[in-house]
Amino acid sequence: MKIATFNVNSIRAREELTIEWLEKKNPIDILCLQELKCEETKFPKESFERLGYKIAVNSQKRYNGVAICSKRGFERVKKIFDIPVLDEQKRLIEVQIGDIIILNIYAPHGESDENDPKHKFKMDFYDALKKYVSALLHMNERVILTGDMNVALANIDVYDAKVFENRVGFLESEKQKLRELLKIGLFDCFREKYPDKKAFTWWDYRTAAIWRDEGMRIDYILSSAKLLKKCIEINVDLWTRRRRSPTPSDHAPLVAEIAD
DNA sequence: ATGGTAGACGCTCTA
Repeated sequence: MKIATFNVNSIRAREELTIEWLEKKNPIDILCLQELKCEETKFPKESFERLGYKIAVNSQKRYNGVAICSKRGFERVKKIFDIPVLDEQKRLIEVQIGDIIILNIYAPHGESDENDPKHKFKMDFYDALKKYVSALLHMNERVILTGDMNVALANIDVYDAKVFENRVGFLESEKQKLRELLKIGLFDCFREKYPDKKAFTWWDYRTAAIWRDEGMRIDYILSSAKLLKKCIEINVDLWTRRRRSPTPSDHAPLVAEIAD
């Protein structure tokens, strides 16, 4: 089973590119999308349905928005988590596919200024997420958490640790929150598989950073211990990113193969 | 010198 996570930076702007990518690749069974930037009703469902996907969307106008597209169907779609900081914006969606729980997340971006309310929102979001996922892991042995976590964990996860010092996504407080999430029983599949490999999932548009590979690894496929053992391969796919036309997202998809 | 691009929306915010 192939599972991918992709921050598309507007599904409407990236519909053509995403569909072309899906057609070109060996079948992606489960595609987790973030930053749809459109209302639920405006998600181009038909294009994905034509490729055999069933779609679950939790989204809002202009900002945020997540979706899960599955060739294997799904049940138990969850969009409301009854935790105010997680429900305030459309950043989470969960489904069950067979005996696996998939939780797809677009974590808040935050700000480099730790006094900014957006930083607090990010910290609170992570605290609430840890609490929720902790309970989820107690009830299920097979959990996959995918998405844009907006945090790079270590020096190897940014092109230059000096450059990223005190920058959003690389603050000590942010790394701490993501590490805490991993401590409750989630594993960073990419880093577990490739302890020394440098591979990024996001490059700044503004500096055309993709052409110098000056990026950050902020998108993840995290799994419970049981599923980590079944992770056969995991890699960043640059096909949608290293191009000028059609305009790419600032992120690239991360794709994992999990043994059935 | 506090830049630069991209997207949605509508005269600006978010990333």
